[in-house]
Amino acid sequence: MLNYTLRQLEYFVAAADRGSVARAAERLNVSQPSVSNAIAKLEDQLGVQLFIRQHAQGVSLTPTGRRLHMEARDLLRHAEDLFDSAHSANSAITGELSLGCFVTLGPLFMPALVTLFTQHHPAVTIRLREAIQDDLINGLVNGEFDLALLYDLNLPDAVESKPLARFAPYILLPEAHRLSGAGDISLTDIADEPFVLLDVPPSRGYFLGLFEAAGLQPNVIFSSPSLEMVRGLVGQSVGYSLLVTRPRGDLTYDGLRLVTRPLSEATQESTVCMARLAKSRPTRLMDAFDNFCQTWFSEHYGDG
Amino acid sequence: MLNYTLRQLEYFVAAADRGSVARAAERLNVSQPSVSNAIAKLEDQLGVQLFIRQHAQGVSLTPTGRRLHMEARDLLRHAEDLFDSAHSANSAITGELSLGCFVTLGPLFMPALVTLFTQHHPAVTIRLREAIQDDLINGLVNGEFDLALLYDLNLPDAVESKPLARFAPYILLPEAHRLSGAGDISLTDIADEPFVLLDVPPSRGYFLGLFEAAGLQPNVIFSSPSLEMVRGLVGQSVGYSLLVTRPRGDLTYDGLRLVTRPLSEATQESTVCMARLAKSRPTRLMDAFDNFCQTWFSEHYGDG
DNA sequence: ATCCTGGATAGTATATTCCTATTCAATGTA
DNA sequence: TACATTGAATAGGAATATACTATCCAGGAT
Repeated sequence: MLNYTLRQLEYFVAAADRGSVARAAERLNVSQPSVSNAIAKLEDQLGVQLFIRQHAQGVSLTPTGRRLHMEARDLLRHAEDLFDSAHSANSAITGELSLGCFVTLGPLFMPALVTLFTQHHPAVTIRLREAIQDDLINGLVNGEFDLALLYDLNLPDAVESKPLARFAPYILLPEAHRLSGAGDISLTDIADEPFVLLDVPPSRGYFLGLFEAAGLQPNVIFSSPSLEMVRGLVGQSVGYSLLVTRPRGDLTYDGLRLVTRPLSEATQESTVCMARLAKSRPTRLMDAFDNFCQTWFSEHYGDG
Repeated sequence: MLNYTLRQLEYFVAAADRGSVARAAERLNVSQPSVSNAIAKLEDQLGVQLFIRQHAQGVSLTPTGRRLHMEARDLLRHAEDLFDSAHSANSAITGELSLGCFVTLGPLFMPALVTLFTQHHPAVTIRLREAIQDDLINGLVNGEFDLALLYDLNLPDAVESKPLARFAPYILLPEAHRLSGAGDISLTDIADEPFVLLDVPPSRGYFLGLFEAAGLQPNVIFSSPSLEMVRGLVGQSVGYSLLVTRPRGDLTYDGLRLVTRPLSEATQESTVCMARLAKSRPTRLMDAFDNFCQTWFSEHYGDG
């Protein structure tokens, strides 16, 4: 248990720098006895003599004091660094941002967001991890993530979220599918066909809920937690799929062409949002990224 | 002006290490509210949130807190290093000893003293500087030296000295001098001959004082602040000299042989002593060197 | 001798830190 | 659903540390 204080060190260094207790006190805007006292205590607690008191002409360092003077200056610098680093986490847009992201949203949005943001704020490093909803929420709650990009589904009260964009679900078909030329497609039209389910919470429940709401039972022939696996299977005409996340390209990894069609049913849209721990105080960096995402999404997905 | 304390940092780190305020308190032998309070203040003063309070299961770090945890541990280690370094200046025989030494005494005693002492205490480094009496005293007073080896002449009250050995003055003659075969020599026998004076304070005054006490006036033909210069001149038969410091060899630098003869007058002996600043508190290293010199001198020059 | 400079000390008010006791929110369990 | 348990936060009060003003004291300067 350390028994001396940074304050004592500050006063000691100030006095050593100026060779005078009174001058140090003046500089520090405290009274002369305060400095005198602090130094006396420090000498006592460290068990060494730091100064030789030269009556009427200030103080001069003992050899031991001279060595300690250097070390104390170092330590104070170190302490200020820590303070700055803590403080700048809150006052400047620098430092590290720990970000979580729902798996399917990751490759679609994060490359652009991260690249643009760090272009505006080069002093920022972003640590990104993809995870499923539950892990994202846990990550927020236990402090693994500062922020998380996820769907506004089943969020507990502990996390607070701001919507960024809304996305309507759509039907994904192989190019050769009989309905690939249709305008929009009703769930009833297709419910009997083999369905490839994107099986990752909370999406799974959301998709199945859409069928349920229409009084239908999907014919799940395959399920995978990987979006690209689902697209690949649809490309191979294993079945159709129902998705929200919409990659720009229409090719699967193995080069087959896909077609998307809107649902004719008026369905509940999915909301992508930025979440953070409700009770935690956001850093300025967090706010900055939050705002940045807000504008980026409104520019690119302004009307849902 | 730093507004957080090492104590706060200690409590914070302890709590972060254990993921629990209560456990930290237990470990630190303080009450739980003390730790809680310290952390709350630290968060306030640094302006960041360090912990997420997980009700009924301790606390977990925010990403910012995690970064600060590392830095705080570093800083505490640094602070302990400083404490150790200060403390060990007083509790272990390590560190640096700043030593002053009267010019003529240097080559005679210091090589052996320094070598032997650092053999016993390998962790010690000795910084040695030779100077004349006034500079030694100033050096002690203004903190340049921890200790000084010098003659017990004209010492102000500010420095405290312990005698190490007494040396009687002697006459130095060239080998070919008419009195080189004599048993002892009176100042009266030789006062008219040319005298080579070792001209360095306080020796100068001491030597001249010896003549004065005998009611004699020396015939100073040459004076030099260098002992070897004086010996060389005497070797060349420029004159005789009166000295206290007694090198072992009887050859000058240029290879001429010298002879020493005791004074027949009962004279005041010169005392070599170890001096330090009276009001300063000695470190253990200083004490150790002091004692070491005490025994070394009593072994080698036990009877004066 | 006398004044001036500059650190130490005395006495006191205020802030901080600590303690114990209690409260409060969340968890896990009958 | 109630109830004990866990673990942090808060309240209130005692002890400690830190700050201040006023004064003292030793050593240089005049």
